Amino acid sequence: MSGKIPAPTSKNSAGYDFKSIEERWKKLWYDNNIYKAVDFSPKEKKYILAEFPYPSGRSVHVGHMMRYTMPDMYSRYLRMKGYNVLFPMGWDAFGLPAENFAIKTGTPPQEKIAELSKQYKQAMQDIGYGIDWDREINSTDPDYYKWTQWIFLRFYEAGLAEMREEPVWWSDKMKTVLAEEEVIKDADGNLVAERDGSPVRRRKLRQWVLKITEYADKLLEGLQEIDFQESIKKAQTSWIGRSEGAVVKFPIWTADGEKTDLQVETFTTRVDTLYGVTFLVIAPEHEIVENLKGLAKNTEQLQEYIDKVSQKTDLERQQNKDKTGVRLEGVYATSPIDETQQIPIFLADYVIATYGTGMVMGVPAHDERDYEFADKFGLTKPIVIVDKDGNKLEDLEEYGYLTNSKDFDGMSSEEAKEKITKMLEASGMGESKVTYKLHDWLFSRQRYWGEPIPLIHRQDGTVEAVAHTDIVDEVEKNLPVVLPRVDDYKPSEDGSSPLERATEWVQTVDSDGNPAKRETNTMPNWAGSSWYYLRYIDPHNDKEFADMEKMNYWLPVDKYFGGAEHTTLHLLYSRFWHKFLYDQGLVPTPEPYQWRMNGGILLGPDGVKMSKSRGNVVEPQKLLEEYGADLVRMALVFLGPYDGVYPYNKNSFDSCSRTVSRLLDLSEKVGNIENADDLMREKRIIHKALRAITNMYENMKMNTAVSEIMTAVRDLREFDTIDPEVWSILLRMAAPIIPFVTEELWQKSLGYPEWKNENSVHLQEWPEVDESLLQEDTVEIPVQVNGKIRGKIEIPIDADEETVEQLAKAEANVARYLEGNEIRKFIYVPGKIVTIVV
RNA sequence: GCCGCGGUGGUGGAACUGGCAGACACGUCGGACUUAAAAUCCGAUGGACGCAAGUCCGUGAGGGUUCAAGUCCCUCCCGCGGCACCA
Repeated sequence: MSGKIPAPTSKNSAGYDFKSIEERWKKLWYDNNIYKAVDFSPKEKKYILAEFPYPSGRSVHVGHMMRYTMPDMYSRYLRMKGYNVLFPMGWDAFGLPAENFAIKTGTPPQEKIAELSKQYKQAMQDIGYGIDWDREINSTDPDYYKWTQWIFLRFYEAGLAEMREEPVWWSDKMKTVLAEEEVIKDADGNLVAERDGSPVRRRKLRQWVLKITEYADKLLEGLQEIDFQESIKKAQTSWIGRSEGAVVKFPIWTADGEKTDLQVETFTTRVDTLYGVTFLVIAPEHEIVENLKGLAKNTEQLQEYIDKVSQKTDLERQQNKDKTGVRLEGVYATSPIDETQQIPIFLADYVIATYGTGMVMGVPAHDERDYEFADKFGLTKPIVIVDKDGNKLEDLEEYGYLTNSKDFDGMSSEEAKEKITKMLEASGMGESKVTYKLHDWLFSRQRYWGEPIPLIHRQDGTVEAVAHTDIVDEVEKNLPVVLPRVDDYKPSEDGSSPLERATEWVQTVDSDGNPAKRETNTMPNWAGSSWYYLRYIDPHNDKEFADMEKMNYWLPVDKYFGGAEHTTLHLLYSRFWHKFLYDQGLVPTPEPYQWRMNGGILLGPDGVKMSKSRGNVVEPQKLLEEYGADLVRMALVFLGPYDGVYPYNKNSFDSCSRTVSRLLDLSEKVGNIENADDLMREKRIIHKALRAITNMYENMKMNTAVSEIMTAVRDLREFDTIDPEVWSILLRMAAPIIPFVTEELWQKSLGYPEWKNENSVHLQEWPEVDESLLQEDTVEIPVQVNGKIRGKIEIPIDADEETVEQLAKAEANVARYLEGNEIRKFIYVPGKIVTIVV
């Protein structure tokens, strides 16, 4: 070969022409839609869902492949297992990348998305995903977002969508508002937008919110019914942040001893510590401060503090947790249970305006923060909770028994909570209450590329829906509210939407025929993805978002795969939408997803997160070019478990190449075996592998499934002839992982007949394990003496304990350790192990 | 600080309900084929001692339960993810 230039070839490292093989079968599979999901099939259904991608960039990246390949293999397995499988795909295409591209180039996002989604679909077909493309959806298609808008109107009609003027997170770079969940802390601790890392600040704007807080309890309770990873349940639970407590009101008095109408309304989870209150704290941003600061004698000083706090960045506030505050001089409060007791009031920024009531009762002896504050301001710290012997508690926030609490002395914290709350309720000075950390969902964006919010602003300042969702004619006529084409996609400096400039579109008429203006804000990126799994069920329905009978058949989603970053965003939002729709009688199940697993991350070859700037990005297109789809699929899942975080490693490709190449060698040897012994051994090999691999597919452990294939192929190599039935099992069990090569070999074994769907290896029945072949007559088990393995014995599989004991004692090395000792205990775990204690 | 997940050979990772730790690979070493190399094939490969049979040690550290612990319990260390002055 020296000196010769090799002829151009599309052979890969496994030595076969993958391109022609892949082209041939790909075309037949998708032209004939062999992966069709059949509505109402008598077969049992399985709905396998992987989060639909946002088509940005040129094509799928390796992260997508990590996310979709395993679920594809799993659904292929289920299909062969005899299930009616729905494994759909679509495009979550509203949002910033297409819009930014539009701003830069003037290309309408509609066109860009059409182009990109085509490329993505092509790439997914190239990789060989078993998707029913008749159910492809696109969240930016008006036929799709018509129903996103329709559902929004349901929320609106139910009073769960509301317009509010409120301080919101704003990104100057993106010129849009962001939901609480979309703001994160970067490496330096600065608050930034999750999407692009741009800095954010608070700004007051008129915004639409969806009242997800009204579903807080339902979202929490629902978690108990579904199989999500524990980490996901915990994350959602702490995000919702439910805490039970009580509101306690403290009347406010002026310096002259006059009682005002104002009250410091605190929220506490420790109402049992009420007798330990020595001060009250109000968040400086709280609106009541406007009314209060005038009453105090130190108005100026208070204002100074308020100003200082408002200038503090959130970063400073988080980093510097030293307690600061100012007392409202002259003003004081009294205890709701004892008006003779005067309590000072402070403004302090350790209290958060947006949580609870924005005011707290300071109980320095039993709350760490209050303790620090009291320390700083020289306040007393009366102990009101002690242990049952009346001693001081080690942990100051622990529960115990009351002391210094008048009638309640000696009562347990739990009991006192109840009794004190009752007493407060009786006097109208308090009540039990539940609060949440969860905020309502900020649902409007000042951007072009999103679903228009289907509302109209009337001349009188009121708002109306473009259609009543229960009147079919209105819905038909008025939905969707289609995004108008505009010339300029740039957001406006003043925080209004670019749609504001589409004046013709904005002008409309209300239901009375009077001129009105359309709402120009659009929905956030999360809207379309909050219900897309419903649309896959009935993607072409133009009368409803999905047919109830079909939903009844397919729901809930059996397995849902996606990214960990969606735990408190998409996964919570869509559960909220679903629960709302359920309450409206529009979907048949209380939860959308029965089971969820978050995917891991593939790091660069250097073990660091892939990034363009680091130059450690693995390009799937290049991998496909070099190795072909089968090897890429196999090698990627062989790297490690689905939810793991590990580096890309070329080794995996080398070993998978070798295995596929050996598989091809085996295919040359298929024929009838004369030697009955060999046949039996082959059968044993394949059924043992089959049993293992079935279990691994079942548990979605594709990395070990690959190793089973490797082992089976290796073990079969020693035979000159491979039995056709053994071969058939091998191909079928490898088919979900390497669909192209196995199809090629399967069709070859059939003599390449004319294509028929039912001849595809992917629609064959999953082979049954023949357990009788795997029954061994004897088994080798270890013998322990005092916990250490001292020998191994061969025993008949059904040997009784006595026989085993004889054999064990007879083993030479074991005997050495038994010599001169009395056997105190003999344990035989059948078929597993023998333990002797001396 | 709180919550969750994890820590296993030189490396990626296996190990179902406690029952032979290190499957399957990569790498390394040795061998076969070759003029040579690549590819391919065969063998060895946790550490220590030993010619060997075998012995001792070994799943982040320390304790415990058990005939038996990577797996269960307690304390601690480290890494990753989430939350964080949330009353």
